[in-house]
Amino acid sequence: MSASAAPHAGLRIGEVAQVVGTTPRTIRYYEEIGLLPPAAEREAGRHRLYSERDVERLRDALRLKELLGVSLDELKELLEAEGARAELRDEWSREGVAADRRRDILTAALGHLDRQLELVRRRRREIETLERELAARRARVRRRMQEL
Amino acid sequence: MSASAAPHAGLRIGEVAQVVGTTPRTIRYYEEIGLLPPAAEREAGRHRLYSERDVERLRDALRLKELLGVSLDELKELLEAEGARAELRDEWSREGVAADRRRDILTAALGHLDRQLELVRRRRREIETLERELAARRARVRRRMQEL
DNA sequence: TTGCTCCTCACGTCACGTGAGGTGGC
DNA sequence: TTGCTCCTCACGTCACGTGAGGTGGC
Repeated sequence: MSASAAPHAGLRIGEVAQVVGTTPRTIRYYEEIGLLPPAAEREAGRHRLYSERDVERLRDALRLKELLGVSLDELKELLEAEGARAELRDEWSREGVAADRRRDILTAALGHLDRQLELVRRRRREIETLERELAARRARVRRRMQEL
Repeated sequence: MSASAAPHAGLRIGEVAQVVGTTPRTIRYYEEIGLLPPAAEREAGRHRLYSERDVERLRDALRLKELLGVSLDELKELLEAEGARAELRDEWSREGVAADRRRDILTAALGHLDRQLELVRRRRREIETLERELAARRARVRRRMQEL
């Protein structure tokens, strides 16, 4: 009888690609250009293995890229800020961090989130404008149908 | 003294590119692959000239492409439906169109608008979800700052 | 006539897609 | 051992960017 799901060694690239909705080629390409860290150590030619955290990071990255329509260079910058934020989070959770240092960490995190939020909000407003225009045209067509 | 702005012959490709926020190369490329109609007649080597209507169509096309993140093939399909709708509008405004024909025209227009609206709404919801997640993270960071 | 923008090739680039040929792990 | 997925080149493609060299209209 199998033990209750041993903490599995890691996901293979094909599985990762499927769950995040992309292709292995894309994941390898992102690693190649340094957008993603090189998935764990491995000897040349061996399979890449990914953790659940890797999957989450990739999913977030792809979502930002798709929804904001940024280039991989721009995406890289966004992710690097994200990485810096993760490091700060690690430092945060350690013991003996002075209060003013903690304030600095939070301030940096806030700045980063604000920048991302601004990009996202701008996009949302653009989409909303388009949606309103289409809805208005739809309403005009419907009105004409009533008038028949 | 110059007359009050004679109905100018047309806009050149550089002007068009600037007002819609793209490049001449992109406009020529779209014409080359048949995404846009070949801007008015002209002998080979002569300047392309665009009307205000051309500008509007291009602006709409670029906005759909950017905000929906579709490929040029997908965009082409959306625009062809748009073109069919324009033809129907022309037929609509002519005299002596039977009432049931008019109803068909409006029904087709409605279907086209509904398809576009569905794409746009899905995108808006995705963006809104991302925005809420980011806003929630921001709120947590702010709360921690208060607690210091 | 002088600038400026335009023109048409045509090669370069970004972000992958797609085999080719071969090795690795349930 | 048999499949399957994985691996690394490496060339192809999509959507343009970027000169090169030349012509056209205020």
